[in-house]
Amino acid sequence: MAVPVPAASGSTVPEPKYWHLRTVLVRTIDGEFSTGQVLPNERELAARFGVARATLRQALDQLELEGRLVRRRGIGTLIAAPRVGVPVGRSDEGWPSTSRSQSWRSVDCVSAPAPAQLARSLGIPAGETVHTVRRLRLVQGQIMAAESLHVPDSAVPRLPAVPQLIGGAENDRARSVLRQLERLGVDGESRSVELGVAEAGEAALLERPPGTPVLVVTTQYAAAGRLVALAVSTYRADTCKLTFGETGLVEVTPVEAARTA
Amino acid sequence: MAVPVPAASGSTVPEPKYWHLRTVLVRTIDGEFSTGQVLPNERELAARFGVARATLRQALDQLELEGRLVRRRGIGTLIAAPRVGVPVGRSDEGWPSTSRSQSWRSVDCVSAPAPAQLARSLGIPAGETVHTVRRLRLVQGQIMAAESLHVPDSAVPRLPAVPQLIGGAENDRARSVLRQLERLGVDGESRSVELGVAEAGEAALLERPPGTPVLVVTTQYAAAGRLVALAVSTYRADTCKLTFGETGLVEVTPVEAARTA
DNA sequence: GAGTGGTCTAGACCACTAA
DNA sequence: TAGTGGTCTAGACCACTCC
Repeated sequence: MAVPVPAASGSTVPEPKYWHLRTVLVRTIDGEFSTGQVLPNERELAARFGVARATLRQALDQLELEGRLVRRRGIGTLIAAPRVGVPVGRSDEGWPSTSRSQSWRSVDCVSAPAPAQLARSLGIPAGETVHTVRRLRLVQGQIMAAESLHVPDSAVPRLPAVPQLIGGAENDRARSVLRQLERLGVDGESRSVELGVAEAGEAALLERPPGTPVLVVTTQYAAAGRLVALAVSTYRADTCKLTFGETGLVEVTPVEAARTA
Repeated sequence: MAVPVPAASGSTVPEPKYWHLRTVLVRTIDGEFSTGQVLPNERELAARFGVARATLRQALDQLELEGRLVRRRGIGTLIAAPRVGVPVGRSDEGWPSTSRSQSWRSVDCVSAPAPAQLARSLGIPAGETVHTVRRLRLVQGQIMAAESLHVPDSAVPRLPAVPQLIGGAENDRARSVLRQLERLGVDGESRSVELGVAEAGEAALLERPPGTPVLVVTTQYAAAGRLVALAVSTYRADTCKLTFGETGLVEVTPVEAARTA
């Protein structure tokens, strides 16, 4: 598969072994492996390259962060599929036009007083009731993101009274909130993207271990110049490429093309 | 600062030590530390929590990825400043209206035949000349991103001939390309965001070590329905929060508010 | 039970910074 | 020169998957 790693350059600011290893592995997997193939196991790779297993793992960590590898406990290390382009933006998100899109799955909905920080973010008095809908975004049948959508009670006055949490009614409740929001006629959004790690709750929803890197998308929705909802979506950073704006202007661009050029 | 870590829950799927440690550290630094303060050194922290240094470092790695900590060799581990919101979008990027904005600094400009992958991304025949402008984005005096802007020669026919790389002329060359692009009247953009790591070249420009996590923003610019430029920008994931859309709809939203709520 | 990746340890040496 | 984070090692045990 590959030759042993020669010692790092050695003289001036020696390149770390793990970084050199990563470079060698990139070349190898780009050249000799294809999606879904499994690499030799870590102990063998480490031996082959003449490094400790921890050092090899440091290199694999990098490649996993780049979305090139997937590691599965008890199985092995596989070549990852290219990242999936996920449209982000009102018309693409299946919301407010909820009914049309099949790509979201509601998980639950709770109505509770807003903690201080959330209240501040929503521009409402602390303690006002906020409806929080949690849902999952599916793309090609895969869970790609978990979202918490916070809607102040004052923004959806026509929402039916809480049905006292009858089992299984949470999904209806979620739908109800979304419907009311849709009715409002959202006419503006402001959005931010940053890197984060999945906490326990999100991680469970995403079916990933805690600490999984995610792209955190925070969206403010406005209606009639007023903030009516705040969505915090955590997208799996390993498998997602977020896309914005005029959809499909020309074609999808493989990032690596331009970065290595 | 904090008490020793009790053993992980122990019975069902024990929580990893490093993850529990991270939780404890988050509480501690949110409660007892403020921006710029230095934490006790790693050996002492490890001893205090009764773990190996490597385990402690695993926890610190997470916090650094989240942008909560900054580690400086020879100095120590500091509490990071909150991430800076960086507007992404044509009007905010100082381009094409280059002259007005001071937030970009041109680095160099090379004109060369397009490698296969880049040519494909630009929708031009392989080998056609492409002008590549490299520049840095500065926010509050800090280097936040490195960008490679690729413009096919055919898109800017009025570009003056190459001045044979007279020393120091590269900056003029870059300006010239940007000016021609501005002249074209860009009227559409398509954009994607994904997680990556800084390669050697980018890392040097960003003044960070290789492997630094970055948000890779790929932008396609169109004029008259035709793709005229491709920009690949790598933003420092530790210090940047990318913002999109109708700028400043209501106010900036601290993400943590809503995520932990 | 055999094989995989995930976690953790105790130690070593290096590169960088500051006094 | 002393102290910091960065790298690397050799080993151990665990949780998970599959046969």
